[in-house]
Amino acid sequence: MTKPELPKAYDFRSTEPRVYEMWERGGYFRPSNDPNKEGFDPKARPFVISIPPPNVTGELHLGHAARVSTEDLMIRYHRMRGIPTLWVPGTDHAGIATQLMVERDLLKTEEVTREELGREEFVKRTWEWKKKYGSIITKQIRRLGASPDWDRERFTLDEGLSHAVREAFVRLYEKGLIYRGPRLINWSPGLKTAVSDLEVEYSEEEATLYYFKYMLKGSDEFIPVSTIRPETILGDTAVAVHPEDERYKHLVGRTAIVPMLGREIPVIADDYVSREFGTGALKITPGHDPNDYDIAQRHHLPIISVLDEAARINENGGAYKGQDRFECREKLWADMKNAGLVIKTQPYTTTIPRSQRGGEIVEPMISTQWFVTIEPLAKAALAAVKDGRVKIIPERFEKVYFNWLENIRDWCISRQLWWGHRIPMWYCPDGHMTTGRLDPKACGTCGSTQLTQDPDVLDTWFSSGLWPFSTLGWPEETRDLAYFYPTSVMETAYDILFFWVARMIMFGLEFTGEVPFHTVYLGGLIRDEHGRKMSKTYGNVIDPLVVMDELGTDALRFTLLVGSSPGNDTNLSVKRVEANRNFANKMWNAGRFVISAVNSLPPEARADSEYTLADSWIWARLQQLVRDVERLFQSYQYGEAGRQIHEFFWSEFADWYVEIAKQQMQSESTRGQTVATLARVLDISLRLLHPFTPFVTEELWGHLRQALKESSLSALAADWPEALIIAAWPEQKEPEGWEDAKVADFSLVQEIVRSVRNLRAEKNVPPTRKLAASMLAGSKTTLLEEQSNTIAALAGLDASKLRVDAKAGKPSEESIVLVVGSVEVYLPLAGMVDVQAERARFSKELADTEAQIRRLEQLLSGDFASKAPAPVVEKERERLAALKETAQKLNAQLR
RNA sequence: GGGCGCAUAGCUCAGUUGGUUAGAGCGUCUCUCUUACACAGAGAAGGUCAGGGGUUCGAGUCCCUUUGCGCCCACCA
Repeated sequence: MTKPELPKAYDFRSTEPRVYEMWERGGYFRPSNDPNKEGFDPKARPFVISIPPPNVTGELHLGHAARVSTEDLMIRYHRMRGIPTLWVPGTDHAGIATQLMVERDLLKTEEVTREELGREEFVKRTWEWKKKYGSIITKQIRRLGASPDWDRERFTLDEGLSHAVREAFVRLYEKGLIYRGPRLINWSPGLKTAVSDLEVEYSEEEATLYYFKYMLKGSDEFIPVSTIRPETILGDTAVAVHPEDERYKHLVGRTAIVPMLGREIPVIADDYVSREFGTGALKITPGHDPNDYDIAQRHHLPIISVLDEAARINENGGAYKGQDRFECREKLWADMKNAGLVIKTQPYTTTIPRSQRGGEIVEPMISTQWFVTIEPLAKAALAAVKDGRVKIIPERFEKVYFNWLENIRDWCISRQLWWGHRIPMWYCPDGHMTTGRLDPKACGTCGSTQLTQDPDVLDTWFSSGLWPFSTLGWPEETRDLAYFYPTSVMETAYDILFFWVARMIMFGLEFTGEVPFHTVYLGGLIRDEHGRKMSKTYGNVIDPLVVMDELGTDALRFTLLVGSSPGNDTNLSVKRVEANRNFANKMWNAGRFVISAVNSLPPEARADSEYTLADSWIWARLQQLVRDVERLFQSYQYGEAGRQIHEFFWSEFADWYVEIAKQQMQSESTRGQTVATLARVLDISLRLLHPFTPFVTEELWGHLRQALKESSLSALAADWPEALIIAAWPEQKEPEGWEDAKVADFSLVQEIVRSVRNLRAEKNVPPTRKLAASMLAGSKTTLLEEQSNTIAALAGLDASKLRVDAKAGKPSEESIVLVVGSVEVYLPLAGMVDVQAERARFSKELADTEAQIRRLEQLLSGDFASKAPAPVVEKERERLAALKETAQKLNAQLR
């Protein structure tokens, strides 16, 4: 029977889509225990992740790829462990981002602004946009090999989630935790909306500090004052000095004159003012500065707003009305200069608040907005982490979380946008407010039917905050909610700890009475190979789609998952992805070798012989690996786990065991057992690797399974399911007694092989030249006799001329001698022996060995022997004994 | 002004209950197209684990400190 040959190089391009389709068709992404289906077992605890929903109109970037890879790894691992697993996918409507994108497109294609289009039409167009482009991101997530339950995909603006948002708002409002009122908020003049504190970013910038005179009424006296924003002078309602300041103390209570406007304002005393800074006097602009606002509250000062929604001067700015804030800054300053009010200007570095989205300078402004009273929510969220109901990994972020929640301020949730959840509040002509779970028909206070809904929408994060439970059906008491909530792990990047994670915990506790997840796993950011942030202006952006096209998804995933640790940023270079593409190819070829070994097995072959040394060794190593991987997974150290599997597969299985297997397969007596071992080790390796590199492992495993089923070793695959994605995770087995001895014996074989190879390289002996050799092996004689074929094959020796003796003299001919532990290897290399060089080599080795002996003897004679644990001491004693033996052999050679 | 992280081979990074000879990938040098793989194999060079101090029989790992980078939070005009 001829079997189709597998291609020499792993063809990820054809494999990935085919395998993904197979998974989806097989329904493997759906939870194995579904509360909506027959046979549901409510006692089987599920493992649940809600995906951090990407922007519905977004394009996949490496951040997504890192998140999705990590989550998929967790999901696949738990699924393989037989745990009912649910990963809820979905997208976020991303208010500002999406609205801006559609606005930009409308302007470009139709030369129309959203205002010209009108609200209703604009929202309609945005929905059309969403329908057209909204599936791009989810398709890209599929390309990453993600295995969420697509049947449960949600969108933050879909009907169910809108229902949840409405419920949440109404509940908070009824509880008195949502209020509306004029407050000083951060205003984005470019976007013409309020933004929350979190959406403001501060950057160190060069600015100018303007010094000027605040003239006092009815005199030539003045108070010198400085400001960074002269245009806010127009809104000043006081000049403040420190109450103890001798320079100005006597002026408190006098009246100052606002430059150019002539408005009269008081001079007040407040100890907020720092005597040391600037002139020691402070202008108070409560309408455009948070500190001044607080001072104004204390002193009952009027609040004057001088800017309109586009940050132009409004009617309170007198002659400057209509000017842009920066234009006014110049003009006003020029006018003040002419009026003799200017003292000086000086360059000044300060932190400038900018809009996270638009980048323009944000203005503090008085504006009527909706707020969430955050303190009670924050307290509960704080407690949940403090008492361990929610665990944050890495732990250090708990401190950051505490610090933020302890100093949190009310959350401004209204946005002057059109794309989002409209605030469910209606006003009658008399200004009464009415809300409800259903749209009200009449005013709840006066019965008026002339209701208009609040034009604002809610902050996008308001709906994202409900994500872990709204996606499961909340506020309805669905079966999904009952079974899958609270979720297990929230996996996301640390940069949205406040934006999202903290708010989910607050909302989860408030609305469901439970934490939304037990564990928060915070990953790092992806940077370029030198640790720089990726940005289009630098031109250092790596597009994950391009990387997947060129090197394969598994290579990208393995790179993102291995070589970094939780909470730390990852520097990604294409070089590393290439190396991992090579690893996928390594798996492919090692797998191909095993599969062809299975395929060419004669029908009568049985795996009934004793394990050889190499068989035992690879098993011992594999069992050790399984245990280590399990331990590492339990502590979220996926990167280290991946590294160890990589090392095992490549450096031990492929480099050593496969090579030895080639020898063992030549003897009919060991052939069956060797092929069986190859197949079983490959099987377990593929299972361990599957969460990291799902495609190549699934593909190979399918071929392996097929081959085994058709071979005389079909029993090995008897209980394998139809796909690796649902195959059982390898179990840890307790170490068996023989392992250590076998591993040590095998190490000796490796050492001998390495020494010979080393010598061959040094002496430039061509690989084709098989050398004769004899080994003086002492107590290792039996072992080495058994291993002589293996050693010969791996070291390039002539097996028929390889002698192993317990004790014998040197061979008569001229030889090179290698001392490997207690074994001497003689290689007759007539004509190539340089007596001087050989002696030098021995001398050096002897010196090294003796140095180690001295060090160990010193160690063992000190407190170490009595204070260190017995096994550690024993190990060193054994090493010392071995070293002494080696030294003795070397000495003999030098005589 | 607070808080946190990082500093290990030329480059990018692993190294989590402290165990004595510190690893990987890439890069460099030598050899080899050996019937799984040249996206490979074999071999080699390369590190006072930022500096200092301490705890310990033993420190890359724990504690203190200095220096240099990075990040987060914060209302000084």
